[in-house]
Amino acid sequence: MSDPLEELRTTIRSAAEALRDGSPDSVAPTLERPPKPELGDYSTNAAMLLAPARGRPAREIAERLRDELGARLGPSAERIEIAGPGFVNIFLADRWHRDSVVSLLGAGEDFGRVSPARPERVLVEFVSANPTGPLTVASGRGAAFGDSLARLLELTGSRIEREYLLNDVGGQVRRFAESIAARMQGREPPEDGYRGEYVAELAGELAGEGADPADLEDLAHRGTEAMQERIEATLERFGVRFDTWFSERSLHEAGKIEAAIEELRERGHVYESEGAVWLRTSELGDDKDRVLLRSDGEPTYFAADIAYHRDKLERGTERMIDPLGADHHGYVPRMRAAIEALGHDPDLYEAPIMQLVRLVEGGERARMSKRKGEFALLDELTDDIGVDATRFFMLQRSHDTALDLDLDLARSQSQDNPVYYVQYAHARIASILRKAVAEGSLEAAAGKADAVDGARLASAAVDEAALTAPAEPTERALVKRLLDFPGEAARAAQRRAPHRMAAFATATAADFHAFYRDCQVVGAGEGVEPARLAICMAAKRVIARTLGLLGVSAPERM
RNA sequence: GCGCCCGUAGCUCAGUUGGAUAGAGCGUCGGUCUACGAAACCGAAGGUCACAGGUUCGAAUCCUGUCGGGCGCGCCA
Repeated sequence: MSDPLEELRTTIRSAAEALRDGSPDSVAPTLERPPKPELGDYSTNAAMLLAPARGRPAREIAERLRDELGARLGPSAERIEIAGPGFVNIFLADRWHRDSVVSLLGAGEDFGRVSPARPERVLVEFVSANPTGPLTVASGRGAAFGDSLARLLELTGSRIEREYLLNDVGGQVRRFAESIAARMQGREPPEDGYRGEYVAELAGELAGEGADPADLEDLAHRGTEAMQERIEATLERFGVRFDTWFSERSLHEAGKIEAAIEELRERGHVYESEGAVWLRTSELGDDKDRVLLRSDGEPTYFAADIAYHRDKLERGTERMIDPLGADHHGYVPRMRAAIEALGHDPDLYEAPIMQLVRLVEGGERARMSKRKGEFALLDELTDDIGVDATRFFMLQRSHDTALDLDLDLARSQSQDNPVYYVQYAHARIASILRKAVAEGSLEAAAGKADAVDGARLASAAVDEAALTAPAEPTERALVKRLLDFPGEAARAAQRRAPHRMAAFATATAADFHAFYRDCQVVGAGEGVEPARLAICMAAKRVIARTLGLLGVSAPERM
């Protein structure tokens, strides 16, 4: 087995099962790290879980569990203790730590990867900002979140599609075209139009191409296309790529909106009132019913969005995740209702709500409104503090917490940005490995110092002297941290919480820095040096992959 | 008024399908470069986990209520 922790978990489970004595309840014991190193390498609450069913004190069960575990673990366990209300604390041998690093390196890119026989097909639709203006910082948060979540789900066994819905028809687009036309004719855009400077620039460009300010349809077409290009370029630079750019207009043109309404009607969820066509969402958990077709016969955005999600399902999507801005959270109940009305389980539609990004500048909060034309652009932010820092910043905090981003701080203290802390650890390891190559204790792939290959190191570390070398406390702590990677990634994916990986990256870097302080690597002596080189290699890989899940680079040098 | 989210160190925030003495970064104070990167490390100070009840061996975490903040409540998207 390539995951030492999974192996340990299995051992605990089987020991607990052996103590069940016919009691019907099976147990799911925890395997966790005790709060203090003196309490052992790992601990389990299995005895406390078994106690109620067995009608015996937890500590008594714990003693029997200790014996069962001891027999199963053999020399891997140094000793096993019972503490507190019935925790069973396991102290693992140095040899177990050494062996674990070898398995980690041997697993390569598969370490942490889950490969189910039949992966769930998940469509992550994110950003989907209207193509009526450049991407704002708020969209950037959605982009960072959606992309990182997609990466996490890919790692943990889902088949992912990234999709961007282009709202290229409707009232906002019409107002956008009107605003361009106004600028082309030297007028101010209408009150409810787009007043940003980019509209004037765009008007100038379109005038240069000979566009006709009276032809609003043409302006809408050219305008949204230009904006889409700009959005794509911004996202590309931000490290986000979509598999599909889905045009809302295509739904209209293919008659899919009528088809969706027709299906809802057949299922008995549609009625007419006041000249409009309504969906009875209030019977499916929404506050009130919603309009599908306005009294003028035009479909609402909601109707188009139902058709869109129906289309996703028809394409074979098994789960839909739509990170939404906080200002759209009221939309979720009606979409769930619509999916249920279409005969599907509403739980396969998830809408993580992205709370606001507030930019703080000069001690004041600047709110962003695309329509007023005063907004902070994602491109501007990445110009200031870089893509890595922007992504790391945005993913450091839970998506459901409002994010205060202090521009002054981000600018003036970009050196102290937490992303550098993690990247520095990676670069430091790379530097150690380069040195090891230079001194001949490590063979580099293809003769390039930066391309040290873990597989070679793994084979070097299988040497018996390296496996039995005693391990320092900080060395053992770092190894255990690295072994947490699969579990952390799985939890982050399951909880839809990429920010957990940012925390994990920081913790791993801190553990590495502590290891570095205590443990000489190059020149540490026979047995110890290859063992520590193996740890460095493993740490480098885990940090790089964790940063990769966040979309942040892992530099060899800084 | 109703709904969703939030309230944890001076500041910004982790930790929430119940676990042991509640953590990190920044800021403050004091230390550490004659070994592989000091963008680092070590130590100190700093907390009624908004408040009040409840559930139990055990609550920041679950339940109820109160207070405070954000967002939403269109035949807009």
